[in-house]
Amino acid sequence: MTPKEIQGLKGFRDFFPEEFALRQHVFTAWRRVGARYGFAEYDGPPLESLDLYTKKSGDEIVGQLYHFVDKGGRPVALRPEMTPTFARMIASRASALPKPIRWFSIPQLFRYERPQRGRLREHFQLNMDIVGETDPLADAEIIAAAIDALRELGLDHTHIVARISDRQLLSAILNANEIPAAEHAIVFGALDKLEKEGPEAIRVLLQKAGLDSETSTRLLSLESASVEDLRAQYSEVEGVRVAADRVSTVISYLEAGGFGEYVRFDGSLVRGLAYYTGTVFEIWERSGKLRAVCGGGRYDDLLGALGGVHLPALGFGMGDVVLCELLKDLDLVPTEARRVEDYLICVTEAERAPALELARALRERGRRVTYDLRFRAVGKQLKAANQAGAARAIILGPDELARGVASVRDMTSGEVSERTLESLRKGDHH
RNA sequence: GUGGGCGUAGCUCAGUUGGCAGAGCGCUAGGUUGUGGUCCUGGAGGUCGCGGGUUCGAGCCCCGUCGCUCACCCCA
Repeated sequence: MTPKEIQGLKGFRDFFPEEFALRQHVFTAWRRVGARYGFAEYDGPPLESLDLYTKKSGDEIVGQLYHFVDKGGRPVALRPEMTPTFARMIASRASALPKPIRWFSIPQLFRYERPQRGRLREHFQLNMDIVGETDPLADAEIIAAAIDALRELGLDHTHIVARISDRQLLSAILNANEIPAAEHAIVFGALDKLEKEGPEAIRVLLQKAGLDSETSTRLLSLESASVEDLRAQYSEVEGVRVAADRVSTVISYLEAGGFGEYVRFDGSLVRGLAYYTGTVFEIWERSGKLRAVCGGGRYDDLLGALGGVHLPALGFGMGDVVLCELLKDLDLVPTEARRVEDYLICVTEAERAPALELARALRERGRRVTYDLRFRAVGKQLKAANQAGAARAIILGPDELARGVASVRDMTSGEVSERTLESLRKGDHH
């Protein structure tokens, strides 16, 4: 506010205790799910050689990198995504790691672009990946983990839905409609906007791309078509059959695993990143007001391109910004946990030494203990105890001390009882 | 990169035709010295984003600028 103050950078966040608590809430939920699916956590450096992103990765990212030349003259960049680092790490130990590799990470990622709702210049993202397995069960497993990462935070099938498709399915359908390969990217781009802008706007885009009205109608029907519809419609096209079989296998595994209400086939789904080779999916809040909360898919060629090891892989990224917006909208942010259990109060300064001794004993037992850092009237100390959210106040005065006891006030009920110092120290019958 | 909206206390915001800078919440200190929450009283805290212009006088009008925000582009 004051111009003399140095403000935080645009698009970067300060985490005040309240916000940090939410962040921790999300991270610990993600870690629980990662552990539950047998994934190991890893991390890499937030600063990487610029080459890692410019050489082989998708060109889209490069224009939005935070990059500079370091003091040694090396071009470096803050990581905009985790996959290149992941690929390098996998490649360096590829032959030593038992497959399939199941790893997850919660990196902070950086991108230089204009901030807006649900998108900043920095965010944290849960990345989960499986390497070394082509079976569709791996695809179902990674999608299930993504859904559970959200369920763990209180979201259920009434809030979210996973849209699932297959990159090759859409390619095969475009080929079957005799759309030249050069036009695919444009058509992908148009279909990507379908959810947001509605069929009429997309029809205009498709026809601008040179598609006739019949073909446009067929493509627009993808959004509502079932896998069976497509299999019937393109029964003579092998590419469609193979991809359709794969998608329905993935979905049937998810249904068997109890995720049926969370998943929906959506043939019009397109993921922006070009490196996906098979299953693609996105998880959306049902109303569609926010952007996707999670996206991922299979990228069987990417590790070869980036790291030189030819291993099939798949994974997803789930950002914290949109997710936290969603949790707030749905009132799923937990209230602050009790910070303090015991608040120690001295009636006179003479009780300080025994109070410190008691504090130490209680803290040794893992209790959260605090007290006034300067001597004040008992009323003030109780006020402070209340403000600190203490569960109980332990009052030490000359009278009690002479008898080896303390007055313990339950801050919720207001009830006061006497406890011996010995039992407080040991934590007996509480 | 393009276009809209908004900048007044830590937060949410009032501020009339241009005439002494405000409220609520929060913070803090008291309400006679061994018992919190409620209540009462006081206090701190603002170059009205910044710079220029118009005017006797600008939070208010004009110009510029910076910041925030939403959308587009693109994408996570």
